Amino acid sequence: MANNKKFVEEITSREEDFTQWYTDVVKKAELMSYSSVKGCMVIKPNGYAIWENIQKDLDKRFKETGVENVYMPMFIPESLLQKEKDHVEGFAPEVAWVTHGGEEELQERLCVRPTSETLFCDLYKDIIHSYRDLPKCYNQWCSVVRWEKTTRPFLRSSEFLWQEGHTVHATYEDAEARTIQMLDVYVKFAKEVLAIPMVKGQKTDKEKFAGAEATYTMEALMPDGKALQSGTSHNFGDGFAKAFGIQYTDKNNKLQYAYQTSWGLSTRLIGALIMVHGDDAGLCLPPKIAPVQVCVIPIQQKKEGVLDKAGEIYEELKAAGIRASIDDSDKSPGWKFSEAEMRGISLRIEIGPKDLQAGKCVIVRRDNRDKTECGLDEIVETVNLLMNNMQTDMYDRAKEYLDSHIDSATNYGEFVDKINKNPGFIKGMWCGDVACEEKIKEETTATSRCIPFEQEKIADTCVCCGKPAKKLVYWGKAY
RNA sequence: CGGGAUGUAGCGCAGGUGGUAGCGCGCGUGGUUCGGGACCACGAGGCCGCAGGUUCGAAUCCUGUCAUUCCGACCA
Repeated sequence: MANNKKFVEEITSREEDFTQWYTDVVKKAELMSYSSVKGCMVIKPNGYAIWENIQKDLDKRFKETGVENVYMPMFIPESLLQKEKDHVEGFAPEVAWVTHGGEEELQERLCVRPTSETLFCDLYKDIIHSYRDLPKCYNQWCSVVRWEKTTRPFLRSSEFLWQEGHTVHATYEDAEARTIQMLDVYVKFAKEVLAIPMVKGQKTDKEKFAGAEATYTMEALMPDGKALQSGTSHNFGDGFAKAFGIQYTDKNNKLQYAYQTSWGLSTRLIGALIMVHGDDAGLCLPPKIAPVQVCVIPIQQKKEGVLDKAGEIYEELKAAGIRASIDDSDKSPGWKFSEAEMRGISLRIEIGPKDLQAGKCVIVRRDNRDKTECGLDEIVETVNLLMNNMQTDMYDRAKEYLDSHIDSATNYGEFVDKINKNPGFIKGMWCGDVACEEKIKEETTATSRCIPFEQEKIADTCVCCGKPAKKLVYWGKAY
């Protein structure tokens, strides 16, 4: 980023062609490869390890809020899927169907879950009877299938990995609180671990989840100015409960419908990581999420003592709980540097005969290529310090980018002009009418991303139609 | 699902006026190298996406199909 010199020819520069850059990085960093099934991808070790780190950290955060993990079947009978009207309508066009078991045609076809609301509801109706059974907070880590027309690695694939939390509560207020709570867990996680700043808010009715009463979202901004919906949390009210008959007896011995939420976040976040932090050298990962945090690279490794010392450093790092690797292949140092950078390894330690003599090594940060000389007896603490700095610097840079790409418009002419010229979010007042959303989408391809929690009044009238405005909306082009 | 592009060795590509396949990187072995993708020598690897058709003969021409990719509509 700081250094414009290009070491790797195989990666198209971001400026030249951003989408090509993305594809190149995904391939060169060995995050995934294409499979023989349309729209499905193989997530390779370097990519899957990112997901595992996401899971590990998030799962802990979920459990701290009282969530328990379960596993639901991957098949949903057609009749079950159809119980909630809006929900089916939303998902029907993109579900995959199983029609045969072995040679025999099934009496009722099964859909491969595109999401599991219906299965959870089917379970909850049987296990919830009393207010004492509430709340129920279940989550599952699984894959879901949505038959997408066009696919892109991590951003949109026919099958993808995610987690889906499904909770049941006694009251609307409890459900609402849980919905917001989980969105906050997401945003905090994105900030602290992924170093990605998010804009959070509520989806408009047009953009909300099929079957939800309210959908909350966190939206990240990509370097090409497009928004990426990165995690959503839904308040279902009692809509699903009524469709599925989820009822409990309250303290007054009265039968009540339960209130529900669901919230999900997917491997799409890996796409966000790639785009937000990557550069022309490849992937750049915040230390907290990087599968390999430090790679030890011996220089002139056949020289006396070099490989031994490199090995010692590697062991020392591992012993200190740092995710480390060592590249003792017989490639040239330059090759190893580039390889480590493409794969997003946060720090690399160069150790050669010169260093050995001086009793030091060189530590290089992936994000800005800053070099630090470090005594051989203070490697672990220096590494930890550099990783901490890098983590916060990466967030700060991303935050600065986000902040500087939020513009505002008060009339339609200005809005259209800015949405086309200035990549990013445009703040604009909105009257609340779907017609304005549709017009804007048709004429500019931009959509309402969210109604931010932090409302301001930048004008009295709708940016589209000029009628009295009700809400401030973040608009943008989206992935 | 509409429009464009591309499928030839692991990867990137050439060959396209029909005559049975080539280059670079990578890979294997040996050696010299090593602080930003080093070099030499030898070697292995492809019935040209798949299925039909035209032809004495198809990577090449025709039809279909599948996949990837880009641009739209749909979505995490």
